[in-house]
Amino acid sequence: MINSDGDAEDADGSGVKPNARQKRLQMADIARLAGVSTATVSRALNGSQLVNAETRMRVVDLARSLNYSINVGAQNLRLGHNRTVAVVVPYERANRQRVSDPFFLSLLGSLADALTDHGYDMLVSRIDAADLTVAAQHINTGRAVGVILIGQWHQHEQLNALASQKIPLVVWGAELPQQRYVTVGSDNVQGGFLATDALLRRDRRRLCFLGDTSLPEVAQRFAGYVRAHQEAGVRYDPALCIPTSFLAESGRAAVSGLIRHGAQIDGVFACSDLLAMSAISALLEAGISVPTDVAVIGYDDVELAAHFHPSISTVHQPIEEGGRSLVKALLELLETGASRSCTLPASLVERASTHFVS
Amino acid sequence: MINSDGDAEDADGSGVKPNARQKRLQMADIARLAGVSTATVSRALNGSQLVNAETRMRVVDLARSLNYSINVGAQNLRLGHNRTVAVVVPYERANRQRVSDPFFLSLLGSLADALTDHGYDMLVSRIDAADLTVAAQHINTGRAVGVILIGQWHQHEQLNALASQKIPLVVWGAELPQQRYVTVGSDNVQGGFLATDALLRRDRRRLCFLGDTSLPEVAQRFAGYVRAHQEAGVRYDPALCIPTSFLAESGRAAVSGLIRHGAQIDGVFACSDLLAMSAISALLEAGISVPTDVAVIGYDDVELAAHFHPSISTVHQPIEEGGRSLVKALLELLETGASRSCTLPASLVERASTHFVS
DNA sequence: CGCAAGGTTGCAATCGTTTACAAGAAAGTC
DNA sequence: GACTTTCTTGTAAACGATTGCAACCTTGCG
Repeated sequence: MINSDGDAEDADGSGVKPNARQKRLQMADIARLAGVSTATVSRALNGSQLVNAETRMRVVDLARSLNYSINVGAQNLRLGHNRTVAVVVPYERANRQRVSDPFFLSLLGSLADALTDHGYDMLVSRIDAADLTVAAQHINTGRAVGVILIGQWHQHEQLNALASQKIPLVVWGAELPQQRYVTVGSDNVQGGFLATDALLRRDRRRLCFLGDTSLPEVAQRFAGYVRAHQEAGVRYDPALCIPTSFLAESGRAAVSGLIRHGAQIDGVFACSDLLAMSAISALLEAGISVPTDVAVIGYDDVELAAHFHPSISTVHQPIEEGGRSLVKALLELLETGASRSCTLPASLVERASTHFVS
Repeated sequence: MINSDGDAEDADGSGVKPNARQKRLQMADIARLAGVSTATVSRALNGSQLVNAETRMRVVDLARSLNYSINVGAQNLRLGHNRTVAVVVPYERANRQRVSDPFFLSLLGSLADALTDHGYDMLVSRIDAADLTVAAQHINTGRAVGVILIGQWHQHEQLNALASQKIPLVVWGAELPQQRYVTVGSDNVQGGFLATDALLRRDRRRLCFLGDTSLPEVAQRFAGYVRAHQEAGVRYDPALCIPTSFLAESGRAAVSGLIRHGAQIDGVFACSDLLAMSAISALLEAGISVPTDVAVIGYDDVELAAHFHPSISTVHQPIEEGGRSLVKALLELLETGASRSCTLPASLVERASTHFVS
């Protein structure tokens, strides 16, 4: 369908030969055509006051008409910096955890927006959570000037180590004691509290908690869950708190397990909307109605939450603002060498899964 | 050896930059420390046979122990190529269409995997669909060697124009006549046929079609819808084919509209799972049961489809394979200057939204 | 001892920009 | 006319890597 010049060499698929001798236009060409030196072209294109206005216009017009664009690689090399940020998404190899959670993917989208707004490029890569040092390579090789890491998972120590190496690093996740890296995240304790409190207020007393509390963010949500119980003077039942990964499968499994063992529950707090959805599915399949028999609340407020049936009550995490804050923190870190972690407010969104809307 | 600057002149006491200049290790440092020239270091690190085995090992060990990594920018400049692919996600400004559709986000994830496997970096950017020429900038500036575009939307002509400029470009979408660019996509006609046929086989006769047929992929799915009707000897009702964007809101609106106007339907074919979910929501809210009264089938087979309630029958698009194929096509384009469009098979996944599972 | 062959290494040019510095021209000042 | 000042431009040295070429050091051989 499409072709250019022949000259096919071997097809070993392991590297790209610079075969397409499509000689790209460069500054020297513009200089020659405009009858000036490359220095003048460079200055003209950068709008320097050091070139005569008339010359500048001539050069700029010429460049534009030839559709010339500067080679950023060379420019970066000369300038000694670049405008690329690496966004890394760790995955747990053991879990075979692909980036499938809609929340993280949305965050990726909002980062793309925020970085673009600041004139930065976004380099995305997925790395094995067990070895985050790969992330440092992006900095050490000069490919990127900073790193944004989506999801801290279990890697607190590794992250501290990275930060100690002066890698400009901002992480989406929970703020922890003894933390040497910068985090941006929503207020998980408050979020956990709001969710649990909403259930307790509706006179639910036996609340199942779904989430893996070995993860910092989930641990904080659980702290909110506990505090809400305390403030309401209700005892919570540890048997109802089930360690659950962020995979949909495990939410379903946890709830089915509870039902099979005859556990009495009247509410579920799931640590992600994905979990909430699969929990609701499991409940409905078992003939248990939502929210009449069991009220369910999720976390994240992904787009689908509003379109599920029943629509899902959830704790809203400000995704757009999250992306912007991550970028802002990173830029501050780059400019001043320091930045403060920040916690965004979480808010409750009540929909049909916790109460009837007639 | 710790303080390397020794007699470095740093004569530029010109301005007091607030930014402490953290000098990164470079090849010259390794060379000095190893007592050889940078040429030897370069050759050693590249495993050239032109250096003595003992020297090579010494240099490599030194580099590793100092945690040195090469500056890719300089390397790329010298070598005249790089290993970065730009992945662009067009958005329709008019729609305020953010990348929220889970299918596209998943595709992004699988691209990340496939590119990493081939040793390529992935540069992600979102651009206004109305002006795709920005995508060409990634090539013209030398930032990336190729472009993968997710979603062809309405930009057939623009894409042809880009391809004519010799931009190495591969697009996820439908194969069209007069197409000068390379596409990878699933077999939308077959997919549309399978979905519709599944509904017709269950004796559904008045099938609502949800999708915007001005989009090439959707148009092909619609062609499958029409053909399935023809082969079954059933006439379809154009009044039941509602133009619908990929936003969840519009699926809900379309279905509510039909119901309000008293349209008789017993099946829905939605062009994405997101639409299917919001359609189901709208049906259930109106007291119409799924699948008893109305069977619903979606498209994409995103992860959540299996966890919705009822679980959603859908047409599976091979996301992982899609990512791999896109990358394969692009690499072929880069190596040989040509590549063929490819169509992946679509398959039917029947779940609860089209029939009872007792 | 002279010379060729083979193995290692360094010199210096190069990739495409930016920018300090010098140089030339035009204009103003005394 | 000699000098300074102000504009405008070009020369050349970076940025951090790669690599053709030449030089050096061993050996081996006649």
